[in-house]
Amino acid sequence: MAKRKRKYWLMKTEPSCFSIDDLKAAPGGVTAWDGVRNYQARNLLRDEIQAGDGVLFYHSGIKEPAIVGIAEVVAPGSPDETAMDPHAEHYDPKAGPDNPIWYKVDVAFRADLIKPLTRDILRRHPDLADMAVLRKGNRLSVQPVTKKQWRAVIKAGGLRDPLVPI
DNA sequence: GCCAACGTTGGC
DNA sequence: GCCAACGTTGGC
Repeated sequence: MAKRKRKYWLMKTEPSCFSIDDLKAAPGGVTAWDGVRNYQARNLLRDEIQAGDGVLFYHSGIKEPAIVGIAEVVAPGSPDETAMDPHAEHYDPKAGPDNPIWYKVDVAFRADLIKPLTRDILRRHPDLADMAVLRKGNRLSVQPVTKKQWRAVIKAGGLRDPLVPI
């Protein structure tokens, strides 16, 4: 079987809900990226995202939204059981063991950016100005990123003490 | 299957 | 706090 090429993603989160510091503080620096309730993002989580893929960690819904760090996918898509829990915030009564509907992946903290990349910085960077996250009205919480964009983010932001080679 | 109404996201 | 953009819902 041919080896799959590593892919790259940007994942959005409101830091008041789950921040990169929360990820860092999680056991092993790993968390389940669950609670996503959008079909387009679900399809990526279920079908496209694989262990080893790179993740740009983006803080939204704050005064200065920015890419703040790097994570790595460590487990591919699996059913998001929070959808089946009536007490969970994103409970979906239509989801069940035979029909999970929603999926999650596991991501692990890798590094903070030395310099968070704000939208202003991204817009002014020749390789980053066309990122999906900058497009008006884009609400997709998981979105693809090109290898060129991935490298440009790391170069422009700089990694603080990466735990493993990126 | 259409489409208006509604709720949510998220930058500004 | 405002509002544009988008996805979902539900009446018809």
